[in-house]
Amino acid sequence: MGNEIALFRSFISKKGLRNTPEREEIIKEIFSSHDHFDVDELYLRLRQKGSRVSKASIYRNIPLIMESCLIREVWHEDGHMHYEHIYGHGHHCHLRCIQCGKVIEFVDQDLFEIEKRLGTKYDFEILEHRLDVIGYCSECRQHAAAAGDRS
Amino acid sequence: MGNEIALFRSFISKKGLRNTPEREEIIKEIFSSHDHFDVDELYLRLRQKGSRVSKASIYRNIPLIMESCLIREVWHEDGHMHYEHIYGHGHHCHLRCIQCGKVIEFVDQDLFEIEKRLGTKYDFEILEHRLDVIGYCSECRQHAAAAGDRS
DNA sequence: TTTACTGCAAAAGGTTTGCATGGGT
DNA sequence: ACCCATGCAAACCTTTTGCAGTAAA
Repeated sequence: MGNEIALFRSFISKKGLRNTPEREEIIKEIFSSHDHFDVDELYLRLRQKGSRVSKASIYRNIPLIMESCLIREVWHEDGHMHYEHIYGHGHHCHLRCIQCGKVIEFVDQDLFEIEKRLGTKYDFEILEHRLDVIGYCSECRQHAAAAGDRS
Repeated sequence: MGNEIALFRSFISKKGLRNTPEREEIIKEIFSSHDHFDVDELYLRLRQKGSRVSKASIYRNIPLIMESCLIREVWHEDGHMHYEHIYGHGHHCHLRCIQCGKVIEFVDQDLFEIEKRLGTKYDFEILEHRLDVIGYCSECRQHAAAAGDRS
C-alpha cells in the first residue's frame, strides 16, 4: 500500500521518461479505491477532489501505467474500456452477474495448470490468462423467479 | 452446415420480427469463413460479393444474431469489437500471440469443472465462461531470440 | 537547456440514430 | 395495410492527436 508510486517512479526513470504530479495523482486516485474503473469515472473522481488533470492525460498515461503492471484492462462494456489495478492485489479472475453487474473476484489454481498445459502443447510462452465467467447471481435469480421471468 | 439460416428464421419468427434478405446475407457471409471477424471486414466482404447491405444494418443486426446464439463477441482490440460464429462450432477458448496475433482455439474440460465449482460456491447460475490466454508463440519467440530482443 | 508532458480543442474512428423509403407478413 | 427493416447521412461518444505553453531532469 502506497508502494505503487515508488514502483511507478522507478519504472518511469528506467524508461528515461519524466515523472509528473499529474501521473502520481492519477495513480493515487486509481489505488484509492478497490473497485474497477473507467476513464470517465476516474476523471470525475479526480476533478471532484480538485485535481486539474485532463482526460487527455489520463488517456495518454493509461498505456504507460499498464506497461508498468500497475493496472490492466478487464472488459469492454457500454462502449468503453474498464480497468482494474492489479499491483498488490494478486492475480484473479471475474465472475459477473449479467443482470445486475455484480462482480466477484476469484482465484483458481487449476487455471495455472491449464496455462502450463497450453504452453507446452502449443509451444507458447504464456504471459497471462483472463477468465470471465458470466451468469445470474443468487439475488437476480430470486427476483426473476418471484416476478415469473425467464421461465 | 447451412442450418444457421433455418435456426435464425425460427428465432426471428418466434420473436415476431421479420426476416429479410439482408439478414440472411449477413449470416451467410459470417458462416462462409471459419475466422473471427469484425464489422468493417464483414461489410467489405459483403460489398465485394456485390451485396448492397449497409454498415448500419450490420450494426443493427449483430445484437439480434448474438441473441440467437449464432455468434458472440470475442474481444475488443484496435478500437473495435471482434466476433466469431459459434453455432455448430463447439465451445472453445482462445490462446493468442500478443505479437503476431495468431489465434489458437482450444477446449479444456477442466474449465467446466471450475465453472461448476464457482456456481456452487457463489450461488450463481452460470451461462458461459470465456478464457483468453495471452503469450508469445513459438515463431515470435524465435524471431525475437534471433534479433536479440526482449532479452 | 532540452524536450517530454500538459491542457485545450479539434479530429478521428467506431457505433447509434432520425428519417424517408421499401418490403415482409 | 401495417409497421418493421433498410440505406443514407448526421449525430454521438470514446479515444487520439496537433499545438503552444510549462516544467522535469
